[in-house]
Amino acid sequence: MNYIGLVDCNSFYCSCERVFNPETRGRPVIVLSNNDGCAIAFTKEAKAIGFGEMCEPYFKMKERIKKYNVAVFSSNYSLYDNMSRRVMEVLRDFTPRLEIYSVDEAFLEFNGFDHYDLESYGKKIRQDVLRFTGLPVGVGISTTKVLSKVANKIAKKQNGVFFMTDQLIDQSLKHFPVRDIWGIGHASAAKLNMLGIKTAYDFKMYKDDKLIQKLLTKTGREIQEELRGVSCLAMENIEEKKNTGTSRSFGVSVYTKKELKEALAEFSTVAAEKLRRQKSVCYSLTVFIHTNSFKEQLPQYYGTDSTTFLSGTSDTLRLIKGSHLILDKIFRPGFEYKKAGVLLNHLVPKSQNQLDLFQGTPNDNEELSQVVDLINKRYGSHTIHSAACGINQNWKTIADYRSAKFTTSWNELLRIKLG
DNA sequence: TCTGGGGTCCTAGGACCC
DNA sequence: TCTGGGGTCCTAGGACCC
Repeated sequence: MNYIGLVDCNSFYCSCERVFNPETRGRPVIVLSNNDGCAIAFTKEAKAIGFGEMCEPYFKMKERIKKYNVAVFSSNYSLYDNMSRRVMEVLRDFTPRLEIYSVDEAFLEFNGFDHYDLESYGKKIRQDVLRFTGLPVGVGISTTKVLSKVANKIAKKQNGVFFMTDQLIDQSLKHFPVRDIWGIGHASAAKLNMLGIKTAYDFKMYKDDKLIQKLLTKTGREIQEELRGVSCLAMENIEEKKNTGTSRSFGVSVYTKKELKEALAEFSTVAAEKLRRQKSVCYSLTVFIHTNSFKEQLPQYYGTDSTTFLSGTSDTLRLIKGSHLILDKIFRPGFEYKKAGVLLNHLVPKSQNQLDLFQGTPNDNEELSQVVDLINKRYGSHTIHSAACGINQNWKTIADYRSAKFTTSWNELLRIKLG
């Protein structure tokens, strides 16, 4: 029998903060999105007192936060990325095949593990991750990805581990709302409800496959098969992304082209670094700028355009230049801009880059990029950067409650007072 | 006053080809 | 007046996920 495990960190961002802020243990914790705009992560203590609505604006929560003595943090992605890497390292010891699905969860393949007691195995995984990283996780094990996701959700309501054997599947699915199935969102759940399908078990047993195909497309049919124990979603290696990009809301409203140019230079720089890290090049660059859609009384504008390159590139300076050319086309004066972004599409591994027939050699400043990456890695990001990114960056994202980069910066190590 | 960011996959429909 | 059939590629938009 082939089994698949899903390990998922509990309230990942909050738990990371707790590891280094022990005084927050037992207290409700909330982590805010970029720009301290809204809440994106909650501990169970926070959920228990009524928080937990994804992306609820922070300013609407302030009073209740004070009342309940909630610990609030701005998001600290360098900390979370590093903690994520630690968790995955521990998990690698438990399986020959690991699929890192997101920053806080991974699928583990357990083919040929029949002679193992998988329930105890799951407990051991949980123990080890906690011991080596300080982070609590849930472990769900079953025969397909969708079923292991179900098992994982059930595990979190129990003691953190659930091995959903064949005999337990139907009984579990009968108590599992169809909306909670991985891949069934708001719209699909509504359609299924119309057919009288309320639970995962109803969905599994629903006979008219063609109607499901029509309503939920291939994706929905595959989920249905997976519920029946037929594996449709293979283990994958998703190391290389197919698209990437960087976008941000501004800390303040932005009116001038000059500031937008700075921001786009900064976003291009970050996006190009992501590209080089995964050893890819891009063939297309999209830029967008837009106003604050929540301020309905103000005139709204959404500008976007793209450009393509004859040969793939990951050169920061080329991308900055490209983003500025696009901005020249889409910028309209007189608007209050709140957000902008740079998207890189059509990514290809650098080794497969098609060179420009008329250019001969690639026109990327490759050595320059390499040296800049090395220096920034050693002395901290942004040690060297293009002057186009600006000096003051007044538009910069707000992060008033950011914790230290405890694990990735020598200057910000945890300090412990003795005595 | 204050409302995130980064991804994936699928399908329909247009453009184009012979 | 009468206007085919089969195919590919690309893109926009919807749905979903963490």
